Amino acid sequence: MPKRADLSDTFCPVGRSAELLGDRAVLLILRDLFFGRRRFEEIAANTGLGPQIVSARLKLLVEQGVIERHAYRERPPRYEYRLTAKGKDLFDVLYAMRNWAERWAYEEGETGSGPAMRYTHRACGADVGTSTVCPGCGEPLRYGDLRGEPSAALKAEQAAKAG
Amino acid sequence: MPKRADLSDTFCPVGRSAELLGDRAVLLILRDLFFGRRRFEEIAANTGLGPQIVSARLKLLVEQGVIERHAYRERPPRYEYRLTAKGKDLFDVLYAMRNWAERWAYEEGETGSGPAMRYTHRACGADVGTSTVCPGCGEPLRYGDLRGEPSAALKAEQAAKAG
DNA sequence: TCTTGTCACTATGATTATCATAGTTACTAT
DNA sequence: ATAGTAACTATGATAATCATAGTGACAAGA
Repeated sequence: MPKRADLSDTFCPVGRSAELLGDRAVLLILRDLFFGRRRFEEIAANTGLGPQIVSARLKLLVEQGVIERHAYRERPPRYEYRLTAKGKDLFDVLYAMRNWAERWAYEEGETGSGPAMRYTHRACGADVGTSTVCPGCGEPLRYGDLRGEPSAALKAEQAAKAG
Repeated sequence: MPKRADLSDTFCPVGRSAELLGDRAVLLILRDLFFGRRRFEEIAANTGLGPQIVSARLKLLVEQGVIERHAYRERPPRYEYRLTAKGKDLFDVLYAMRNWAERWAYEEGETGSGPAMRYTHRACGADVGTSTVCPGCGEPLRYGDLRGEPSAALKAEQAAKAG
């Protein structure tokens, strides 16, 4: 295919976001970063992406200021990747994607009785379901406010990938 | 490249969403549908996508139950595309993308003085800024609650594309 | 009637991103 | 000396993408 279209100069904000987020690999890597995975091999294993794609996307995300590369050991040099403020602010997007999928992307009973991933509000303990505002205390939900508990099926899948 | 990886059977909800949304063309088409553009040529012109991609993605979105194809004229046969409930429920995702871009994806003053796209809450008239809950009345923002006004720059860009 | 125009697409060909797999570098540990 | 760990880079086959041109079915004007 020819070089993919450049959307970084459009004035439409959804277009600008799509330039970065309209890419499966980017979304999967961001998901992993939000889940606390910071290392190359860990991300590659869990996403199932090949190392050259992980490499290319991490480089892109660093360029875009969404993540930062930190040396966590000097010899031999080893690096990990952390979300910046700009990256953490993508929480709403990923959380909205999660909410939509929980509502529409599973067959009845596919994940057992509950959601694929259950979130509770740290502040008040309420199960937030798939809402953007806590049904318990009414607060808008933000990065860090939630505690996630994967369903048995999801837990098993992740364990299998971590090998 | 080999066939792109299939994420539709993962138990991770972000993965399932990424299967559909991790694609620039899909995001741009959805954006246009949310803006009220329903016709093939209109969408092709505004997104800048080639007709075969528009065609393929509209077919995919119909298959996924996100949009519906309606004949709006019999002879000659002409069709338009409308968001279903499942499609309209993607509003939060696109709106979160817009919010993030407004906060991070523009240079200082690039869009004039305000945002690239200004939204006001129909119910109370308040400018919602980039929040998920109306700063005027406190209500969570949902599909249909907002009135959008593009900046001069965005308006000009869209007019140029409509040609 | 002949030509032009509209609109929703389909067809073709060159280009390039993607995946799978294997290899590299630079160490540490046994 | 050999094996292991971790962060990558290199290679090659394949398929998705873009640009462009073309099609079919009709309407409207000259």
